[in-house]
Amino acid sequence: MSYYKKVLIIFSIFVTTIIRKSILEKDEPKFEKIVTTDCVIFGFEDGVLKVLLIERNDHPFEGWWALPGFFVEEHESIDEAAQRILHIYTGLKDIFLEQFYTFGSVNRHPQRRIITVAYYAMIRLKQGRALLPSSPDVKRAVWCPISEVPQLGFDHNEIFEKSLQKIKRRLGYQPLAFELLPEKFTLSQLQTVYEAVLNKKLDKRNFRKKMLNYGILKTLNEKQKGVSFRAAAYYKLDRRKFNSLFQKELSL
Amino acid sequence: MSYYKKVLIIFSIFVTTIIRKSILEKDEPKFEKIVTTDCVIFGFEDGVLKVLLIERNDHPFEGWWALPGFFVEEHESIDEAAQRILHIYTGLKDIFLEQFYTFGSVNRHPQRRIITVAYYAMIRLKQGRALLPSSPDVKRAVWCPISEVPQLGFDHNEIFEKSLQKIKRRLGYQPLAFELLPEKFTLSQLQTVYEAVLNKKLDKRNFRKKMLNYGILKTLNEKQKGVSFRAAAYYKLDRRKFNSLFQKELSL
DNA sequence: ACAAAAGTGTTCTGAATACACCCATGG
DNA sequence: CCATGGGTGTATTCAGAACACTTTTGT
Repeated sequence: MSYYKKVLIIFSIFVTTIIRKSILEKDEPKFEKIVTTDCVIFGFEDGVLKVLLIERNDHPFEGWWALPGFFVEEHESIDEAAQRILHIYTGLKDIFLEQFYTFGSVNRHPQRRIITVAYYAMIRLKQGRALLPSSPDVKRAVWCPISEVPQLGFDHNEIFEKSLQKIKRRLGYQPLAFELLPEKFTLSQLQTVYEAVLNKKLDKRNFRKKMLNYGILKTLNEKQKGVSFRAAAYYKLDRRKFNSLFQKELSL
Repeated sequence: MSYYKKVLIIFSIFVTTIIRKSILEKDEPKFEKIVTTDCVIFGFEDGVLKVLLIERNDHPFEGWWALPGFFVEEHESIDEAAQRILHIYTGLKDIFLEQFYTFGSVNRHPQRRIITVAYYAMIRLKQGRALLPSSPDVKRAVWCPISEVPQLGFDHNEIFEKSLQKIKRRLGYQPLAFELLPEKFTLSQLQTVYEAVLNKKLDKRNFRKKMLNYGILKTLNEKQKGVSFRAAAYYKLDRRKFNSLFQKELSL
């Protein structure tokens, strides 16, 4: 048998394998790199509601600000992917996180068709905790006051606006502001959160009346210290009562 | 040059092309067949709220009942895909349609990873309009009373339940029941829709007071005919006033 | 006349709003 | 003693809930 003939036979086998594989791959679409989740992560600091933004270090939109997001991997649910993103950027786990909308315009991503499932999250900001981007795609991450959000990459401004609308409405029928505060907090702090989210002043007496009437706050025998005015009482959330009142609705 | 050598050279070119193509394809994920939309289509008939179900004619879940749904194509937005599904099954266009949740558990589809963006829709049922499945995947389509929904394929029972919760809540702050009724309707019909969605009896006087107070109904100088009891007045929705009152909220 | 649904008002309660002054603390 | 935010009560308004009888129409 000639040398070329042998090579040809081996080659044929190789080619057949490749063709078979390419046909199989056509029949079996790959999930990877089609769906992302983007997270609008809210935090509360210095009396201002802030959102976590990242500066992109990769195409497309290199150098632009954007919401943190990654591809959903094949082995994880979308919720898990969102929790993963939160962990990467904040180091926190088991965070308050809710899916609120899926964005799927044809041209929302400049390179190819990608749809994104958007979540909002609320976390307790620890003073001094640095936000270190644990991803090479990212130059840095910052907490940006919601009134100062710049132009963002992709359709992320639209996503951010929609998340704001959603939490505003949500706050109307369900007190979820506790997620932004430390374990113990004063009623004034709570009110400041509400005012930051709703973007309007509230009446102190009415606010306190309403909150205390829910019956979901426990008064602590502890007061502020070191303030140059009357010390405020600390409260904490009574999770049991909160759940029995509102948990059913969380799924709605 | 030998025959085998010539063939080998041609073969080499062929192989190189295939390999290059397969590498390119790896770099460029295909959007197709990864994302579906499922629609919970509500209709109102004989005083009962109904949902459109299809009997599947294809694997997986052949012979099972399910919600109508298809893959999102690369060239269309998710909203457009949902409108397309509605058109296929009902022959209607520009329908009231809202995205409400995206379901993405890893194993929700038995064969491979598929996520689905779920919508609910409300349509006016025309008496006698046949629902002809325009798709070979489907044996038949029926309007099923929401209290008699059987076990469905995939996670469609979960999707259906969530859609019900959503429209119940929505009805609380926004009258969207008109979408289910004909152009002109009586207040009793409207009340029946509310009772069907909320699954509870409402007080007639309070209901009428509330609806008329919205100021979004126009009284018509026309009454029911051929009924063996006092004829009811017909009303129609004042779209202009409805929009100015509620349209802003639709996007929330 | 009767069956069947249309149409109509008042009362009560609870929640949201508006509004102004004294209290406690640190400097 | 003063600056600063903490803490408190009452009156009003509005929406939602409860509740029963008369009217109209076809048979």
